[in-house]
Parts: sequence; structure tokens; C-alpha cells
Amino acid sequence: MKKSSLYKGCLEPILLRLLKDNGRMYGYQMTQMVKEITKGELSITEGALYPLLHKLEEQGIVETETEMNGNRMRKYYSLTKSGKKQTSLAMEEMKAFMQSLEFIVNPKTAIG
Amino acid sequence: MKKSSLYKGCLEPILLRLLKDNGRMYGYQMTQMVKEITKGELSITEGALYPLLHKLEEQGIVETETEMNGNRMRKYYSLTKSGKKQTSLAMEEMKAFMQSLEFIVNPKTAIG
DNA sequence: TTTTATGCATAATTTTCTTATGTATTTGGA
DNA sequence: TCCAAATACATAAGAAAATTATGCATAAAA
Repeated sequence: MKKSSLYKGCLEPILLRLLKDNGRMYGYQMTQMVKEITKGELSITEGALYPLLHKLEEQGIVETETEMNGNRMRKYYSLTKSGKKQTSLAMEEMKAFMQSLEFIVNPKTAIG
Repeated sequence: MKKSSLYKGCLEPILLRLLKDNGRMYGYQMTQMVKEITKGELSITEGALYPLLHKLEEQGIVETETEMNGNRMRKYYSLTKSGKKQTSLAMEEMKAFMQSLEFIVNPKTAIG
């Protein structure tokens, strides 16, 4: 995460969301997609990304398949069955949190 | 910040927002207001709150007045002139970030 | 009367980043 | 053709920002 470096802790739910939506992705692809979706506002640093992906794999939330693209390696990540459950919970938490932030930042327009 | 402990880094903009809206507040009051506004979803821990308030004071973003309420001390914080400018910037950044999060979490309904 | 709420504060630890570095292949522009 | 940028992974050192655990003290409520 870069650009204002705000809000540590959001990287994990973001990755889970990407995997939930796209099924199977490799690390670099995630960084590019986040840049695209957010119009360059957010960019994930490799130093944050890879260690987190490894942690998620250790925890059994994601599983990997390594493939060669020409001579270059790609390590594809996808959600495990248990990972999908975790992701649903994480998404609910995230939405609740975003709603809370709305209450604080836009007390008038926020719908609750 | 508690309850899911997500999103470190949001505490500072939240406090700035509270001070911007309410003018003058003491620490404990901030914790109670956040609980109220977010319907109990977010609660600020004292270990996070007070050191941050002290940092903001050192940086000249807030200034303090200590008052006695009966026999109990209250330390009131308010934004300095420079703090108000900083707050405006922080609010813009925060909104941009929340918009980015929306793009990721709700790609269909997010308005950009 | 003893717990809960109010009100501040700090220290140790943990979590989660940034920054810097390393390796290696491929593509594109000067 | 050569060098920079992009692609693709990885890890280590350090910083930032929390949590958790204390501590002190007064007031209200059970």
C-alpha cells in the first residue's frame, strides 16, 4: 500500500476480495489490478504483498500453483474452501467498518 | 480501535474529523462519541488514543486546555489554525481512500 | 461496599507496513 | 543494439501504529 500510506490492515481483505472475484491470480497481477481499479490511488508494495500471501498460505486460506509463462514463473493463488468462508466473514467486517467510517466522515449522508 | 482491529492508520483522521465537527473535546469524550456514532462497532483504546493526541500536540496540530470538572481533570483538545488546514487535507485523502475501497469491495455500485 | 464509569497516562509487545535489496527474464524505446 | 522499464518472484531491516497490560485517582451506581 502506498500513496498516503493510510489504513494499515486493509491489504488482507483487499487481496481476499480480489481472489473471491477473480478466482485465481498471481501476485504481480494483484498489484496491477488494484492500481487499475483505484485509478492509481492505491498501489501495493511487494514488501507487503508477498509476505502476506505466504502467511495466508500457511494459514490454509489460499493455495498455490506455480506455472511457467515462457521462462518466467507465475505463482497462482486461489482461495481454499476454508478461505472462502473466511473471506465472507472478512467482507462483512470490512463493510461494517466502511459504514462506520462513513458515519464519522459523512454523518449527514451516511445511511444506516 | 478495537473490534476486528482492522485498518490501523484511520485513528488520526477520525480524531481530526471529530475535532473539526465538535470544536473542542477531551479524550474520553472522543472514545464515547465514536462508540455512539458507530453504534458500538468501533471503540478507541486508550493506549492508542493518548499517545496520538500527544503527538498531534507536539506537531502543533492541536492545542490543549486543562480544566477541572469537580475534582476530575479534563484535558480539552482543539485544532490549531495549522491543524485545520492539515485536517482538510486529511479529509480529502480519507475520502479518496474510501472511494478506492468502494471500487474494490463494491465494483458495481461504486460511483467514480 | 464493591464494581463500573470517568479521566488521564505510559511501557512492552505485536502487527503491518515501507524501504531497500537481490535475482532473473522480457519488452520497448533511443 | 543497448539500456531502461516492465514483469515476476523473494527477503531483511526498520518504522509506524496499533493492542494489551498496567498504573493512578475520583464519582456514581448496584
